Amino acid sequence: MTSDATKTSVELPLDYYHQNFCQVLSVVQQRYGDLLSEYELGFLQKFYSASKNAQCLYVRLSGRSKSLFRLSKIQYSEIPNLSHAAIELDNLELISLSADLEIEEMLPLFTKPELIELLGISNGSKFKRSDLDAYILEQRSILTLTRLKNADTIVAVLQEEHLPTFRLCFFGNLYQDLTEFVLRDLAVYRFESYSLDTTSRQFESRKQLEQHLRFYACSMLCDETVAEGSESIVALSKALPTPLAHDYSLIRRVSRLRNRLARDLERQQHDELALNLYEKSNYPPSRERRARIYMATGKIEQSFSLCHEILQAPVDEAEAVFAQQFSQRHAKRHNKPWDPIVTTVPEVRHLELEKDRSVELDTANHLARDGTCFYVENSLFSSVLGLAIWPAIFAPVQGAFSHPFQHRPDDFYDADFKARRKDYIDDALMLQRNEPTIFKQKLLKTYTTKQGTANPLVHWQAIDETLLKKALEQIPVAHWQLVFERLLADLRNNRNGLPDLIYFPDDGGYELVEVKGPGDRLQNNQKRWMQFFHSHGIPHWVAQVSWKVEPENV
DNA sequence: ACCTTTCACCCAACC
DNA sequence: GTTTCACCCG
DNA sequence: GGTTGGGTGAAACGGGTGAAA
Ligand SMILES: [Mn+2]
Ligand SMILES: [Mn+2]
Repeated sequence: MTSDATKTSVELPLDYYHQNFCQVLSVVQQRYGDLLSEYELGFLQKFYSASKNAQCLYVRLSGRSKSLFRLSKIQYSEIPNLSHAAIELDNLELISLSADLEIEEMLPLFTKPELIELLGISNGSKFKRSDLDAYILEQRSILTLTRLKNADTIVAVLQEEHLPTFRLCFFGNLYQDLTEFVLRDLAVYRFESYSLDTTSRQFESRKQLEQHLRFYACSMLCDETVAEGSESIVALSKALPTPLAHDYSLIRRVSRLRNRLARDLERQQHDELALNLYEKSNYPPSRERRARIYMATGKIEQSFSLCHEILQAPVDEAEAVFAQQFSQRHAKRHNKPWDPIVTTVPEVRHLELEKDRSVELDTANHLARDGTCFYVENSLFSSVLGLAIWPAIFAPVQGAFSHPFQHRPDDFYDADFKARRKDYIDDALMLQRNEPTIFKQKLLKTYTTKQGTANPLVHWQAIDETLLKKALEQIPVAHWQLVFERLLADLRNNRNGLPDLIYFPDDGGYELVEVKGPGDRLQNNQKRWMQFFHSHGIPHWVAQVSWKVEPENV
């Protein structure tokens, strides 16, 4: 096996997690020191005043999902004198070795056999774990708590509540954590070595920082709140932060959460409450949902006028398509005048295939009899664009890069992403028009040298050199450029919906094929791409697959 | 790139 | 004994 | 039968381990 070589090729230092943790603290202290609360600053003081050994223990424990541990069960080979370190942390009040705990908190720290032994529960092994816990709690015995406490020293990690603040400041989000460091160092993730913008900050005030923290708190409550019913949902919606006017990313996420909550109010038949909430959201599909609710509840005029409003200033193409089609469909029923728009239906070819793997792969296999076929979905055009405009993606634009673990520049989905990198992008596109051969060489070179490096447009696992070469050879430059323009016009919404397959017939040329199995149909984003292909003469069709019936019927 | 994204698949209601 | 799952790890 | 809306689930680093069933 060669795995031995790959395993040992990257060796992390013994204290890797401590280094990473300190790196985060130090960057945050430097960049955001003025926004930290006295408690967070106090935490830094305490942490730094501990010995390295004790710091390591704290980092280890704070990185785990629970906050309570049994001292005897904690073991890290690189931390000697564990109980010594624990006492040191206890003195600093970074952990507590004498926390006042309830039985409920203690029980999960012991295994089933341990509980049976310690509490002397006869035939306890017949219980399911959850029933055993319930049984012990039911007893309400004073002895239980003391027996458990005597069994082991319990470690309660303190001051952990500050860590999300540090993570948020460092990463700009709460879904990334210290494993980013490890995965990068193990070369599981590769990041471009872009230059960090140290002049601008994502958070300019304590207020803004707390708005983001509050948003995460709300969004974590979302699931259980929805289950509780309409009052809780409305209460949560009122607890949402009001983002600053320029904080577009938070505005968007708060709007999305509003949409989510409003959708659940709809499900619970609270149309009025849902409408109120949708009105406070400026992100699709809030207006679509409102138009649907109006129509469904007989407020015909309001529905039509909202559709009109959407068409005056659609937030995105999907919203416009909805307003047009929804109005068109309902205009007939309500005798309203409406200019119909003729939509073209893509060519459909019917195929009857043997079911083997997936409908896409089976179709690709079928087409490969007279050519070459790749299952690319959204990967091909996006990846080629990403390779072509590599320098644009990682250009040192104001506010684009704030930490080394970004899969994309912070402004990637902003409307002015293209404008702010106009020269880079124009250069790349012009090269493709004027010097297509050099363009191809350069692109293939980027493919090789940047292999695996995170780029929001490049799907490394879905492309290979054979595909790239074939595609660059068979797809005309004009077609590439048309697709690139559409992608760049709305990176968020146009990066999906591309056809499943690209087929290169032996006779030359290429065809984009969307595969549909029995019971499947074109999605809206797929229709929009097909409409686009139609109006620009880009070859495309839909493979409508049905399965050959097996001789022995099921 | 997980606070998600994206797609196929499945079911129900409507004409 | 076996499988499954959540968690932790590098 | 053809349309439409809506809901669900999988899969996103890979491997080891202890607890539960
Ligand atoms: Mn597909
Ligand atoms: Mn398909």
